[in-house]
Amino acid sequence: MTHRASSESRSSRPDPRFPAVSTADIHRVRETIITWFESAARPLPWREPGTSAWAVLVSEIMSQQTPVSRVEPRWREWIQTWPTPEDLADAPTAEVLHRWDRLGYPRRALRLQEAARVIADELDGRVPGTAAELERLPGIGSYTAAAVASFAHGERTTVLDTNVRRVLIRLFAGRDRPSASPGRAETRWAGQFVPEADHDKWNAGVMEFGALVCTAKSPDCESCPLSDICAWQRAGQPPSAVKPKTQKWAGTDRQLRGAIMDVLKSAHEQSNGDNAGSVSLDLLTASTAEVDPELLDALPAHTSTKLDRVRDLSADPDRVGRLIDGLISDGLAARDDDALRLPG
DNA sequence: AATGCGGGGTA
DNA sequence: TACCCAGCATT
Repeated sequence: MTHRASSESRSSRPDPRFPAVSTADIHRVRETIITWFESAARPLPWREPGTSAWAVLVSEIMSQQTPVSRVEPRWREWIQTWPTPEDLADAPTAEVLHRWDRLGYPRRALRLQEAARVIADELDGRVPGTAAELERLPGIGSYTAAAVASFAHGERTTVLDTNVRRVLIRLFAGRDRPSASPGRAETRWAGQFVPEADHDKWNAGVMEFGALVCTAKSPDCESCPLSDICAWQRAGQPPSAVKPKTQKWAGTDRQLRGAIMDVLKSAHEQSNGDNAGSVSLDLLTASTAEVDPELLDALPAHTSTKLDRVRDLSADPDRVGRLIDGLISDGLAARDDDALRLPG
């Protein structure tokens, strides 16, 4: 039998990364954030009373790694088009990807439809009510599960997104930035701030505070109602020692994948009943000189422009072909004889 | 723990 | 150009 360490190891071994916080400071921060939130929150549509759990879930998926300002119009269109999990479950995947538009990470749209199908087919159309159950759905991780459970179902969870982590780390650890990803210790530490009542106001409020005041790049410390207890402020706002690895874009596979998807979405947009909205693989992969002019002429001008973009990005048919295989493998595209289209 | 995955806004 | 944005899944 394994009695690991001593019996008090769970609760309070000091962890230098997450210092102890006094009860007074915990209450002060709770009240300050919730009061600030009630007067300064952005009027986001999914926060309005009566928003369904499904609509909240859609907003959270769309907001993963995507600024809220870009999410709002897409969210409105999605909720209008597919108000329930059943509606999205029944939709053609091509339509789902097309309406995802340019939000980025289109695999999120695929996972969301998969989740909708699980909810519709196995859960009687009900969005799971606890974070633990939500986390079993595709595309839903610890953040999204906690957020939906707190905002839509009233479960007292600890919501830890990049904003919350930054706010708490600055206030009480005196560091500029949190680590790359939150661990158990950090989640437990952050959990002490979540009040029993108004947990949703705390969770949404501290997130909003990080988005509007305690921002990553140029925090508005002048107007911060917590600057008097902020450890990072007290230490002189020291920058992080290590700079984050920033991803390249120009010239990468990601850019080219996006350009190929753009061609498929354009073809889908132009398509109608007797037109599948597909694009010849030769047009995508053959070098310019070998392209059949008739195929090119048959293409709508809009799609042809997108195709030019792909060629500008890569003149290497093998590379384009490899990325196409990847898209098909990921479920973002489908082979249609010798053509490619959005998946049905 | 590291990597891949989109796309656009901002300084 | 570099950084950032309500992360997740895979290795």
